[in-house]
Amino acid sequence: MQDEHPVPYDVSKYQLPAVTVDVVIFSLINRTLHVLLVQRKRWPFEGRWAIPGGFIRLDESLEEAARRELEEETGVRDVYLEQLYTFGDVHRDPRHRVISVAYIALVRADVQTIRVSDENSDVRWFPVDQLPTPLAFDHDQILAYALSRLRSKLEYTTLAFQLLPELFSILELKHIYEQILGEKLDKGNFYRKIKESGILEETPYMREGRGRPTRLWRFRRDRPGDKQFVFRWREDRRE
Amino acid sequence: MQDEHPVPYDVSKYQLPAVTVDVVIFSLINRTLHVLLVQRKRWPFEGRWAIPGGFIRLDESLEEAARRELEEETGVRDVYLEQLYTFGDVHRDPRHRVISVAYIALVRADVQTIRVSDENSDVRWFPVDQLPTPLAFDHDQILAYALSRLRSKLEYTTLAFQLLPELFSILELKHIYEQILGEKLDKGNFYRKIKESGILEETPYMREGRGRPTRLWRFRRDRPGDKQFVFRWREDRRE
DNA sequence: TGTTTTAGTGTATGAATAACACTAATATCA
DNA sequence: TGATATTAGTGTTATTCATACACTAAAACA
Repeated sequence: MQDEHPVPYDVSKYQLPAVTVDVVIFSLINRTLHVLLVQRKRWPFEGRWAIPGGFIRLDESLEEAARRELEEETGVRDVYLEQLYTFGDVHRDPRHRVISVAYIALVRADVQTIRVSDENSDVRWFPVDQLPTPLAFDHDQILAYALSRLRSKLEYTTLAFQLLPELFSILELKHIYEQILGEKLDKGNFYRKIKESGILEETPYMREGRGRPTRLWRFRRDRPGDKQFVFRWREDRRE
Repeated sequence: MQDEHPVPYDVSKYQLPAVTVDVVIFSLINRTLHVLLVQRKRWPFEGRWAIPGGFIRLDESLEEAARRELEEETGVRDVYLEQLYTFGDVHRDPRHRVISVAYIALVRADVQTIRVSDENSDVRWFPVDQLPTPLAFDHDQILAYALSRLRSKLEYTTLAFQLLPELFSILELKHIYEQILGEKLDKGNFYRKIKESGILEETPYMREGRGRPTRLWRFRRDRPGDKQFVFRWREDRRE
């Protein structure tokens, strides 16, 4: 469209690719980063696990389609959602030409509505380091890219809060960072940075456990306006 | 598609969106960052300038489509090309549903084959700070996003070399950084960082000018293997 | 010859980072 | 009831890094 090309008022005259939206859904379950996959029932890739997704409708935007898919799979609304990349190799689907716009979603761990995994279900959460590879289509590639994006983005964004309940301790937050980044962080340095950043708000609540009770914090939603919605854990090591 | 949805072997039964690939083409012309735009000849947005693009064919991947567009507009092959984002709002094209996969391209300044701008041409280079706004469709938004991506990516990538000839001086390289970032950089610090990074290779060549002759360098293509193809000018200030 | 112009180097200061030792408050167990 | 384990949280220091800016170098030009 757009430019020097003829305008196809009658779209049906042209050969069009199909467009799907696939959503890589992450959550923290039992303190471990998981991803939601669905098992295919028919050819091609029958029996293999795949990233949930579906065709886009003409009356919804890409993001609306992604939210719809997400809600159909998890029953969850109002989550963090971000476009990842568009995959469009000619033969990624053996049936016909399919272009897939991939999204990443982060679902809070405390949300009850998530359907629990059941051994016999065709929809299941998998820990990100125990994936049922190979996945269907080019979904190994999509998932790997989603993980790498998640990691690099975590380093400068408050994205981790999407995975936490309203109230949490600083060490819980640190634990999420460790889960996503896949490495240990220094406790002292983490405390110092997160406090200096001013993105947390202290609450009067404590939680008791085995050792010393811990203070609970909440994410500061009344950001001071100009300040950015960004907490940089450290300078990003990129690919 | 993929999953629980029926498989449309007969694609024509379904209402499908059209998919285009739009390419934001940057180049350095007269030491200033420019972008290539085409002027529309018909409704909608007749007379307005737009980012070049066109429909995707069923037998080419997204990137192949982007390269084809690029070559059609500039006659240039083998350039830096990167997927930017996919724009899919329902009414971004008033005619029918069009999803656009946007790419960024960087074209070297010394490439002769680029057609020169001509006042009467419907294809023209514009300095990025003198754009003929408003552009057609949602192209203002796409272009703004492309610029912001270019800037933030420049800060950790050797992307600037895409805009330079084989041999260049360090101060020329600094000038490109300044053009893209839109700010002045410190000469001494730039020299120090670029040299420490080891991405440049000294050549015996010098170039004479008004003052002291300058040494010419080339980009090091025989990277030491493990080392990354990344030069981080400084830590990235992101949106 | 000395002034202008562009190229390139050196260095002092303060800020950010990383490593790690320390103190604090609770439960548990002998 | 006191010692020990356990989790929470703070302080300190050495080093690396960024910034600003002053300096030297080599040519042309007047």
